[in-house]
Amino acid sequence: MGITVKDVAGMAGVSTATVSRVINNEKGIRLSTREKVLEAVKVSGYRVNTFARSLKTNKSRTIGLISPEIANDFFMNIARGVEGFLERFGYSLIICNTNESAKEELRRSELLIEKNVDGVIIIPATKRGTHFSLLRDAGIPFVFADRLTSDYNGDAVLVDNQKGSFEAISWLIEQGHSNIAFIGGSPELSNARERYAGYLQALEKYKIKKDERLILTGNFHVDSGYRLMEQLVGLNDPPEQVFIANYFMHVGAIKYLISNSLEPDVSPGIGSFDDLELSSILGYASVSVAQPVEEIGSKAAEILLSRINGDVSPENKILRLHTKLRISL
Amino acid sequence: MGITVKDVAGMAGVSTATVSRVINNEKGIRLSTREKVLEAVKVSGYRVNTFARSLKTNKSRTIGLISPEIANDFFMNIARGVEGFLERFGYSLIICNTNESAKEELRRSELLIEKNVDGVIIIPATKRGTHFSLLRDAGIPFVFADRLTSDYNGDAVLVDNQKGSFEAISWLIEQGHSNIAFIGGSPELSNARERYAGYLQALEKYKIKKDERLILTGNFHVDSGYRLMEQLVGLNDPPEQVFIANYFMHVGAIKYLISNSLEPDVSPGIGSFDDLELSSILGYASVSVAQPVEEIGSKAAEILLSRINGDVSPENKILRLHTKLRISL
DNA sequence: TTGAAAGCGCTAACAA
DNA sequence: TTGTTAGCGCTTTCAA
Repeated sequence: MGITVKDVAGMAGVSTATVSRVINNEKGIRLSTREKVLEAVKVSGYRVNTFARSLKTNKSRTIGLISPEIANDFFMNIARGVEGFLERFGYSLIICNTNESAKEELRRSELLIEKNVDGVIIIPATKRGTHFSLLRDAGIPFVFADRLTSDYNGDAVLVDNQKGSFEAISWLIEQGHSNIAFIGGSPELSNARERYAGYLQALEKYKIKKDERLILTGNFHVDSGYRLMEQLVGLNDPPEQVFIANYFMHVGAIKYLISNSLEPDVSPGIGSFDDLELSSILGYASVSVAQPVEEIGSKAAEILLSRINGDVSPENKILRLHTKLRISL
Repeated sequence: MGITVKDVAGMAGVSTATVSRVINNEKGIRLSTREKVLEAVKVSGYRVNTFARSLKTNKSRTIGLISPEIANDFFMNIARGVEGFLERFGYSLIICNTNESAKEELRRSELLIEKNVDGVIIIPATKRGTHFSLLRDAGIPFVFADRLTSDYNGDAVLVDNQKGSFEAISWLIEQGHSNIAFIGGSPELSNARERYAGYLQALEKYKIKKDERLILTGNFHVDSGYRLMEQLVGLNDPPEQVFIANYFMHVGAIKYLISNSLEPDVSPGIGSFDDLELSSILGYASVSVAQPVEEIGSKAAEILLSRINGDVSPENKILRLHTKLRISL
């Protein structure tokens, strides 16, 4: 705490302006001068004061991540992608946990504005997103990841949810199943809706008429998966196969099956969005839709960075990443 | 972008100093004045410029978290505790992923210093910690969480690892088992060492002599648990029980057992550090040691905050949180 | 290619 | 109880 450009300038026998230029790698400086300054920087152990720099430049080289939950592998793999990408550019990542609450999303947005982040990546918790206009008004660019809000749009990086579940369901049908249930998340969430749409699309393509009793909707959590699987198994004529639209629901479903000693030979077979290895090892899951999770983050970061660096093209950049079908035999 | 204390002062007909006082909730201001200012703040939509504030105060109200991995439930539950605690005080959290590399720990420390964080919480990746002297030299307080480095000390929040595994092993012994294997992590990590010490302590107390063939050391990852369980089961006389010292190793071990159709009646029973619900549902695990994970984070944050707020007592504050024994029947 | 100097928006010492 | 004012350390015109 203490060495400033002034000190360095004094040591190198130049002006503070020159020191600043050298530090920021500007060109148009005599090599010998640059070396003198660099030497002084080294000797003195000088470090820029980012507060002062930011006060001038109005850039913090910090970006925010708003996530519905931070103790969650899926979201944090996105975060990993973001961090890995940004770190190379000297950016750091402020992570905010909203506990799936729109109110918290608002609070955290305010916090991030106050912190002068240069941009924000948002994994929205609900379909509402108007409160993010706060960021827009503050001139802070943001990119949605994984999901869209339905009342607000902007740049986004998503996976092709509909195609993913369409492919999985189609595969199940081609294996000879026609009795396929669907355990999905809240239609509040765009990805939940899209995965459901893929299910319907496959049924339609193969002329299978949908059976409302086999279509269950909960939320993307373990408990919900547990209960819905219970409900499904409790039917008079349980389905041959169930497609579970989310990792945590899948965990819950398996938990139910095991707790109730429903071995794979008597339980419905399972297809799923996201891969739950234990499920296929145990013999329940036969097909899953794998998402490029980290890439969601890194691509979102890339788009965000382009916005930060002045890309003002008005149309929304929406990137749909491809999923991969995984068959376990 | 634009409204400053000066603008607000103008609107309210007071000086910038007064505005500053009101904003910072200082006392000794006439109520009517305060109201005038607050009104002007509201009307104008003023927001403090944290860059300017920080330049003056030298405080960023930001703290860093250095974690070996960010897509990891355990570490992120710690982060959750940290974020939840700090957020109430207007602090935000910069998260850094070191990929379990000491070199990255150094780089991230530098980044955080540059960002002028007020403090850092560190989950160290290895036993080496001398590179954190960088933080100390920069006058930035830090607190270790979950683990200690062995060549460097400081404030820390840990769980009572030794006591935890001691209790679990003791319980197994009291159930009549004397043939208990141990699958543990690298002695690089303090928590791995302590958990092993608890194992030994229990054997000693019950006068069971240790069998080197039953003591296997790997690292705290899924693959390692898989391989070590394989190794154990491959012995001529496999043990009745195995104590697995970490969640991910437990996952790997179960994966091995299931893949190889070793049902609970033929496989060793399992005790573990951390709870893997599926394992007890499947009938493998009978006892586990539960850690107060989020509390590790919140307590670490609390200590850090006290340091930031000027607590300079020289002795290291080391907090050991209690684990809980969980029996599954 | 370099230097002088203004000023980013805020806080805090000092004065009133 | 409030105001005046001097910086915090940096970047960036403008001039040389």
